[in-house]
Amino acid sequence: MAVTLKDIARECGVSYSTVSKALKDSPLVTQATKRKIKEKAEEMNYIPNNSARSLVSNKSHTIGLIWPAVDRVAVTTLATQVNEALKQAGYFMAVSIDNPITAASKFLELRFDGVIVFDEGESTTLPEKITKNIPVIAYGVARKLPYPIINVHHNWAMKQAVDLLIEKGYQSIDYIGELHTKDIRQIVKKKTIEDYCREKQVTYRLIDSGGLTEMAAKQAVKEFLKTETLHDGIICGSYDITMGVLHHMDDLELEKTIVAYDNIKQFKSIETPVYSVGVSAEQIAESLVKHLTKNIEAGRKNASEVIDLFPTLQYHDKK
Amino acid sequence: MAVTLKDIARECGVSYSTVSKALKDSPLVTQATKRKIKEKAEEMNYIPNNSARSLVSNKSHTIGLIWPAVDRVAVTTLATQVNEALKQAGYFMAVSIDNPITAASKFLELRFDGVIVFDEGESTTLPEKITKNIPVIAYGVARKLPYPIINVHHNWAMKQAVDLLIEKGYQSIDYIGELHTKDIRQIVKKKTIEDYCREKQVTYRLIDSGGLTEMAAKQAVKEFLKTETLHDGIICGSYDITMGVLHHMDDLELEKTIVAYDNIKQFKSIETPVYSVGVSAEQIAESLVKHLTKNIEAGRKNASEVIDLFPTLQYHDKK
DNA sequence: ATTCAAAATAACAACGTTGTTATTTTGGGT
DNA sequence: ACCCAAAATAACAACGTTGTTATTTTGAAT
Repeated sequence: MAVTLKDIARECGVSYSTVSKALKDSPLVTQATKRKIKEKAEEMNYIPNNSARSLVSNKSHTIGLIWPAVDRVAVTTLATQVNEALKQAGYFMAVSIDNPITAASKFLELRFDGVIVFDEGESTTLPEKITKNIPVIAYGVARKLPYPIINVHHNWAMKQAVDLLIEKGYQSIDYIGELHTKDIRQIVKKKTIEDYCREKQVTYRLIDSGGLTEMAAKQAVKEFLKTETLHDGIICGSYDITMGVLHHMDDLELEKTIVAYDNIKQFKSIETPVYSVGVSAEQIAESLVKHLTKNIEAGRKNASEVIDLFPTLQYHDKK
Repeated sequence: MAVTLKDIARECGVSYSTVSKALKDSPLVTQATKRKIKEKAEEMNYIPNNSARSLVSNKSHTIGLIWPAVDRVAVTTLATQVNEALKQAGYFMAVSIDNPITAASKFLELRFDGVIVFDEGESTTLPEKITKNIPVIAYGVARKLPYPIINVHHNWAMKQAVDLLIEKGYQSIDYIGELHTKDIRQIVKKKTIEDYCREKQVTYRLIDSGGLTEMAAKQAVKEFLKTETLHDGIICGSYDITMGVLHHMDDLELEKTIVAYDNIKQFKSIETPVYSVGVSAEQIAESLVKHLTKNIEAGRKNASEVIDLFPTLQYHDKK
């Protein structure tokens, strides 16, 4: 059905190997015939057959992204950035929202060049049977895996936040974040606050935002304020939580300092001045793609490795 | 590098064509050898090469989903349902969040069996150059395209809502939804309310929710209530808007009737009794997959066609 | 005009499958 | 023991490419 090299060859009165060379601009073909062939190919709407190419070259120029929890809004931006970074590196990104083993197996059958996993913990671990056969890189929270994982150092981020508040002279800190969750990122943040504040001998309180949405945080803070009052040094677990908290702040309360975890451009448009610590989606994407493509090109086997990404502290003030 | 049929054949001392047949349970191979071959294949961790298969069979058993606006949370559930429905039908779903033309072109090169497009209007139209070569189906709002599109009949849904309120005896209706937007779904809903209320000689007001989120709606209604009061017959543009509106309702206000657009399971857990009109993601997914696979199997050319899905009205009362 | 190297093009094998055709093996009937 | 059909297996062509090798064409030097 589809147009092949042979069809073009017949039309142009040349051999199909010449067409193959012409279309990839080989110096072995004369300019004149190249032009003729390219024109004909365009005219006939030739679409290269990746299966055939892949069969001989062992390359598909396609990377599979395993993203079983599409609904996690937080990583949507990351997915977009990864797509861009991969395109830049000459790869096409195909996403599967299926369960990780099914997805990876199919990627293997399709002979994709590599796999990126949005790691959600145990349930997303890929078996060695698979990872022995294709370069893999994960994005998640540091843990031992038979392939590399990119880890945003939440621990370090929270320490930065605490240090900043201490430096500013606050002796009591309020952490507002999701406390009851299985999401390991949230657990790490909470745990770090506890441990580090104790270490630095700063008093702290953990306030449950009851979720990661603006609505939930707003509601939670409202309840909290009924009986108590917030300290002046505040750490928020995420951008959305920050927004929820800000609903209860008057412009007057300028003596308060808010440090939020995250690194997204939305901070730029907040009216109230805030600090943020986090790694941007762009940096994460770049790191993922860099490491993966490096391994693909080197034909190197997957190896256990945790690659830490260190958050940067920023101050946002619209004035 | 990877294990091939020939490797297995060598190990088993048979020809590779026998291995091929054995692995697909052909009756042409004796039970004993089949077992031996299958065991060996398992042991050697054989992974079929889809490129080779696709080359000879012209089938990849893979469908591409073009989903350029991943962040649109509303369709996330739909994507999950489509994935399930496709799996049921024997296909693997690969998503691209790239721009539609790039995505479709690559799907074509990869020789996928079909394409589903989450249609967002003009910007997502695929050119005939592409659609002549692969079965396509879109999901979006009714419009003329060179391939079929599944349309949820928002128009009909809103009429149902208005009719219900009229039947209940209300003479004035408030519609709370996104009024200033380019999202054609929202525009259709608003327009229908206007036209149909006028036709039925019912007075109505359009209240701008200022967005599709719960927060926005809550805020908007709060503003509105400062100067005016809501009528007893209320139509909400979506589930989230409904949630925003409900924040301002006391359990006392039982004489009010709310009809919300949408069809998602979350309605089941709302405390206040509400009506909903909408088509469930499951139904949409089923319809998309049914039409697409039908066309794939029939080897039929894409044709311009609008397939309407009619919303169902439901009453939700936790008691 | 003839020769010969260089340039251009053609031919071919290979990639890993599938499905068809050809060959070998098996064992029941004599 | 021998023949023959049926059953089992092997061989092979084809799918659409790429890269290597073989052949033809070109045109400059004689």
